[in-house]
Amino acid sequence: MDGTDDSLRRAAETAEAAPARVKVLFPLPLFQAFDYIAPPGMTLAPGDFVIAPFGPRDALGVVWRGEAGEDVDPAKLKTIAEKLEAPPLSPEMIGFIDWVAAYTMFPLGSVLRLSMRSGDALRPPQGLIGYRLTGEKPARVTKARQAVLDAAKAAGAPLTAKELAMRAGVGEGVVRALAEAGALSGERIDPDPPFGAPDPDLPPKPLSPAQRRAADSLIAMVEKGPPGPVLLDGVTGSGKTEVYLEAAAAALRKDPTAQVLILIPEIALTLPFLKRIEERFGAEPAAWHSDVSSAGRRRVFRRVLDGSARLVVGARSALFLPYRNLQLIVVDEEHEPAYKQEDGVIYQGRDMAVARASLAKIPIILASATPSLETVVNVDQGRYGIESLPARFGEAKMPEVRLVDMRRDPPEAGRWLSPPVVEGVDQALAAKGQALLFLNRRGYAPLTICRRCGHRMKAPHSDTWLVEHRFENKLVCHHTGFSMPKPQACPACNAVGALAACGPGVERVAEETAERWPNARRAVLSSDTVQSPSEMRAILDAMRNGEIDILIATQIVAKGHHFPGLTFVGVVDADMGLAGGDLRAAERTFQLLSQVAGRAGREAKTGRVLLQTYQPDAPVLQALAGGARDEFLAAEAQGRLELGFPPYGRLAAVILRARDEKLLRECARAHCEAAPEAPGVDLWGPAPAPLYRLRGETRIRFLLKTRRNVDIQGYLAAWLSRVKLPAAVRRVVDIDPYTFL
DNA sequence: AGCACGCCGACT
DNA sequence: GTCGGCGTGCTC
Repeated sequence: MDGTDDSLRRAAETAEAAPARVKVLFPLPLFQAFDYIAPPGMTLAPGDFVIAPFGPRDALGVVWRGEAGEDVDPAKLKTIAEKLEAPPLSPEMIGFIDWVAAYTMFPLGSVLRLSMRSGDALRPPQGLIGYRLTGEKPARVTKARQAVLDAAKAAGAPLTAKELAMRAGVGEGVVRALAEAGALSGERIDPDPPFGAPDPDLPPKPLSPAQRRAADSLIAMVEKGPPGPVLLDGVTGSGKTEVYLEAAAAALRKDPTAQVLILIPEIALTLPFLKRIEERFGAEPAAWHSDVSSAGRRRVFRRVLDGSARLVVGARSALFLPYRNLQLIVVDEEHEPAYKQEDGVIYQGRDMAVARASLAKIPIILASATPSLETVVNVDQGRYGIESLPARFGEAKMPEVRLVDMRRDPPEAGRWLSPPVVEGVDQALAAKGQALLFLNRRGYAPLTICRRCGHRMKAPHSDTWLVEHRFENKLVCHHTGFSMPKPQACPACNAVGALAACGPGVERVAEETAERWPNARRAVLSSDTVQSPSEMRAILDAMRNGEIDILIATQIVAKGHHFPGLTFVGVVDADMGLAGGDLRAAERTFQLLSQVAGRAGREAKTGRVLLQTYQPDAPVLQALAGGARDEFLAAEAQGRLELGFPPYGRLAAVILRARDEKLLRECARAHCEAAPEAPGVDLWGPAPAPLYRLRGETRIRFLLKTRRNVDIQGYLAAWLSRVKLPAAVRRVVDIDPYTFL
């Protein structure tokens, strides 16, 4: 053997001896991935799921990209324990998680955790046994046994004893007895059956010419590749869903492994909605929302990861499922504030979806009847495309919207419905139509005040008012969940019987309605008066079927429902939401009222809407009454431009919270002193955060406004790194905050 | 997020 | 004297 061979062999040995290092990220609130040694013979690539020793225990993590550097003491390095069989996270997914962490400034591991909610899903239970026919005839065939044999034959695939017994309508014992007799054989089955493949070539519902045009244009976008996000803009009832389902069909048809995601706010994700999608594609979509059981979540997670779930319909967190080959995203009701996640990792689901589509270079469709100002501005500036569905499908017409000036037409003392609204209800009832009275305020009265000393009833350790709930005779805090029986005497001055209910809540309007229309069939719909989703559905069904004459409701009625007999809507307090310093208050009021107005007259009958207001000159109400959406948005946009607010500038909030108020104040002062001066950056605060005291903690907030071209994350990183944060103070950053009050 | 380590109150 | 409360800090 010559020296060259020897040195080659030595080099090979050295290479073998120098163990490969990889980075592993854990789904824990940690900002970085950790370095590990890959054991000999184990090949690891970014995205692989691994088990690794972490501190005193073993943890599930993901091999992350990036070189394991020299900065970690080699003596500390541990060895990866195991590589799981599951398919890896896609490079696209890893890039998206990195991007979201950088944008939101939350720990990378926390963002990974959004994608690993069903972490145990990677190791499904192994013990599940399914039964199939052996073809052997059992010695005795009873009626029950025959039913099981028939069910097994009909099923084709092996089923668990429980499922088989249920389908045959017998006990599980019959199944086991047949297995013992040799007529059925047991085998291990996967507990997570795959989702049926959606068939894009089933015939869609008939489309109107306007729908056809919009659908063809979206299909062309899906086939050619994306020019950028597209807004699908159509009034309530114009048939947006059918249009974007055609785009989904095109994406599924184009690539046999393509996955499509339809995001929709939780409350709009109803069974009928899922049924519509199932009818279009002949297969149940993978549904992802808070009501899905943990077994259901595991099934969706695994089938999205292995690529077999090709059509996913879900609430905002479905954006973080581990797609193999995501090819189209639809964000329905894109204007909904429900897309903003407010606890844990704070993010705007719609914005993250747009970012993801851009990173992955896939098309995205934003659908809405009342698009957000951000989206409208993006369309105006040419960054987003637009498809419009101007007409309502069929014969239904937009309702007539009028304002009631409460200064000129006030209700009687102690009443909340003005004469024009009372008349509107009377007319609707006389014409055998239905009426909706809308008030976005739960409970009986939003404020309880002592007539003698002026004391306002507040929740303990909190600044929130207690709302009277007369049905339960309780005072309730809607933020902390605190509740107490309504006291007889004022806790401040001990005056008996002096506590007075101020302002209307939905229960108080219900009381007035009962007095005015005692013979009408009435129902109240608010999250307090219905105990379960099924109860809510029962009320909505009764309304739809014309079994209710007057429905008194909060915003839970405002979206996604169709009441063919509804001809009159009275909005009790259209000013709500206009007061206060909330940037989006006017916009939200417009959207909410447009949705409510859209309830009336969706069929051939024309609806009437009356908005009770004390500020009939407010642009938002003027625009609503005139149906002038574009004018309203233009005025709002101008106002935001002048103030440098989004979408013309950037906003971020920094919230500090602690139990120790003094420590918190000191910490806030330290933040103030550490804030660097920079051009185009305004820093406001410290101010009491929304819900200053919550669950025994005090909260302080800074608000940062920068010009659009400023790297707001960069500024925040520089600023916050200069403050030593005491362990007892928690700090979160909220990029693009929505709540200001 | 876990989990250990550490420093102060009421118990066998 | 110890058992155990949860504040603080670390995990390759």
